[in-house]
Amino acid sequence: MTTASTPKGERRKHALIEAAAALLIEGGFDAVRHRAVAERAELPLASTTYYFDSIDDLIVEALEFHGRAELARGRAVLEDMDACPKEPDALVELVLDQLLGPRARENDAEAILLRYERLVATARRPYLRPLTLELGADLRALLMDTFARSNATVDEARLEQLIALVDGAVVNALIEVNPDPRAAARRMLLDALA
Amino acid sequence: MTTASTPKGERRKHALIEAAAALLIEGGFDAVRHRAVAERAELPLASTTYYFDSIDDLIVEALEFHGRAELARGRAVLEDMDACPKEPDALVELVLDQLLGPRARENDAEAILLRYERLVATARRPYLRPLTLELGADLRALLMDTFARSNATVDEARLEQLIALVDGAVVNALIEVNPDPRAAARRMLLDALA
Amino acid sequence: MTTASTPKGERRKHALIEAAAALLIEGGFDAVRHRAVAERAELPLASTTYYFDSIDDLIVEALEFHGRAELARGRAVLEDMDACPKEPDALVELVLDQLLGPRARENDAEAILLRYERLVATARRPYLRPLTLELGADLRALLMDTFARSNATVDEARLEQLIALVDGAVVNALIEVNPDPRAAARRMLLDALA
Amino acid sequence: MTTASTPKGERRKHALIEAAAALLIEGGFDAVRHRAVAERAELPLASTTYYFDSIDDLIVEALEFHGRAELARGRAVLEDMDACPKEPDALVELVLDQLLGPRARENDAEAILLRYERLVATARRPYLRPLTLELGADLRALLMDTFARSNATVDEARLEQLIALVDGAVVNALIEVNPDPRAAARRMLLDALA
DNA sequence: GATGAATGAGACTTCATTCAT
DNA sequence: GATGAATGAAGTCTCATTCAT
Repeated sequence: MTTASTPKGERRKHALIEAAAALLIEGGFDAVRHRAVAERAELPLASTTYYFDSIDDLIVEALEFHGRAELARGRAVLEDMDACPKEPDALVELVLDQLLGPRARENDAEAILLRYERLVATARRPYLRPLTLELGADLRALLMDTFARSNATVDEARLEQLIALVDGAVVNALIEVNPDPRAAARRMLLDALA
Repeated sequence: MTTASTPKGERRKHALIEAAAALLIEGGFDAVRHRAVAERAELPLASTTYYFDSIDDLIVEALEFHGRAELARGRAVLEDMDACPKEPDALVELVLDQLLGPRARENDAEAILLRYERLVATARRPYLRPLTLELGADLRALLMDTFARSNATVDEARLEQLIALVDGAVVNALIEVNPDPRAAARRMLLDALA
Repeated sequence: MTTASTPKGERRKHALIEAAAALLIEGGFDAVRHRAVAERAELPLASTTYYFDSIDDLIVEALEFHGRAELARGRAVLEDMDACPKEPDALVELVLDQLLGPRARENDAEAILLRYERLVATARRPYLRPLTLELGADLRALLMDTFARSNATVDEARLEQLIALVDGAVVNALIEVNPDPRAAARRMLLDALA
Repeated sequence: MTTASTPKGERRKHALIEAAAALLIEGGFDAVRHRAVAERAELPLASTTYYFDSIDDLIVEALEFHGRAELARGRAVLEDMDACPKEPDALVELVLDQLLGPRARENDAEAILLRYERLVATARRPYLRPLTLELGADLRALLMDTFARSNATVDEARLEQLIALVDGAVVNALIEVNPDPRAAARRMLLDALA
């Protein structure tokens, strides 16, 4: 293992992960290069190969960091509520927060994109599968919890349907000139939950 | 000019496009390199820059070739039918043929993947947008035709919903160990059309 | 010989030469490429190798065309005059017209540059020597004529001195941000002829 | 960082600069290629891009190295003298040493050429301007010093005149079959200083 | 005579990774 | 433990020139 165990090592490794995640959001997988990550983290170039076995390893960790952070944000939105919304409109916004990230509220297509790039990339990169499956499971658990608290009757099949609706809407919205994937997904969900 | 005009030139250019499309299917965007395309087409390396202004130009043409071929195959399936299916089961298979390609019948995840890679890639590569929008419009027209012939009442909003359902199901199925995206999409469609 | 002898051939060859000369002025030696010349002349790419043995051959002919045209312009200025200037100021302008080209009057550094690029390039390219020597001799003859008509006593050595003064001034002026080589040369000449 | 900081790194970087300078002298700007420089320095090809941001950057550094070395040689000639020459003949040789380099004594046109190639090249390559202006200023300072020590009364305008005389003579001498630019410049200077 | 087609050679540059210190 | 230095492999692209038609 080349993994650091000192507090300082942990801190630097994390700085690299955050830098990689930022690059991932801004430029996709192709933007994650040793040099770019090191420069963004203001750390030496070689630190990127010192703390990570390969560039793919770094990408995986950055994706995990980003994915868990999004999940945490989604969960936080839920926990911060006094009572769970019972009317469709508010429930839909909550579910969108959890599926696309609360940051997607201000129509930030970039913030949404990475989830779909990860999903599609996993098809060709088996080493992404464990992470993508786990994040998917966690997301589903969160959504189930959300629906339960909102007194909405949603079983697993229904959940998959709602997720498919959102993901399909987003993937098709992403190609527009001024994409508003959240609006597209909202329409689908409102219709389905009506 | 870098465009071929003689029959032989056309043939060579097309050989390069086919080679690039094959690489696209097998290895995604990253697999399309001048060298790889030329070797696969058994043509000189420089022919790739002679017939195409840039590697991105070649990718676009390969994507267009693949997309139109898929569309043609989907349309062919429709035209080859004596009568359009009226029962949901058969109609669903037909729609899946058109959305995922008839080749996807034998659970060939690779053949399905490229459509989603193209969709997601378009978000970061504006030069793909015209093609992706056009292929999307053609696909929608084909599906509308199909539903009409099957006496199914499907307006535009409903069509978008069905497409989202399929695309979302596929994108989420693609990450499994033994992915069967067509089965996942089938389930969604059957449920929705029931 | 691949030289054309038909009128049409002559015309096309000349169009290529003019195109090459224009590129030479605009971008220097490096700007003269087969493709660039052909496109500028609106002629087929292969016509550049058909009418010229090599790119260097084309450059030589373009330089000759440009050099002779400049000389002709310089001579024309002289011939167009009713009487030759006797006062230094006007004489200097006339000499500058002949050494730098009348077009250099409006401080067009680009129009002046090519003469010096040719001079310096000749040091490394022996095939340019005959042309450069010949153009130099013609220029000197023209200047001698000019001084004679102006009743200025200028022998060969004195002429070389005046030419050196101008060329040296220009070469050193060319590197400024807003070069005004003609002004620099004018100063030198006025001083020397005073 | 692409800049070397260790002694060994400095040494390698310098070896590349020297190799590039040698190529510059032997073959001009066009001779400076990554491959040629690396081979001449007996270093790996990639070292040329490791130590320099671009080939132009390498050219600039090589020109600077060469220009400063010439200046240093010119200054050394001055400092090595017991007393500064008072008679024109010796003074002219000294000035020629400083303008053309002492190596130009043995009629080595190649050693002189680069200064004029740099001057003329600067007209089309703005990134050379800072260097060319600086070397020009240093050269003028050195010449002023030289004239002062020789008790010759030379103000700025007069200095420019003498420089122009030399540079113009050289540029016109360079095109001869057996060029002797130093002799041509000498004649001009002797005449002017007489 | 003309030219569209074609290509070998080589240019510049990027990058993941290795390794000595 | 850390990292500056280094490089082999490979990428994209340009271009003068050849040649079959």
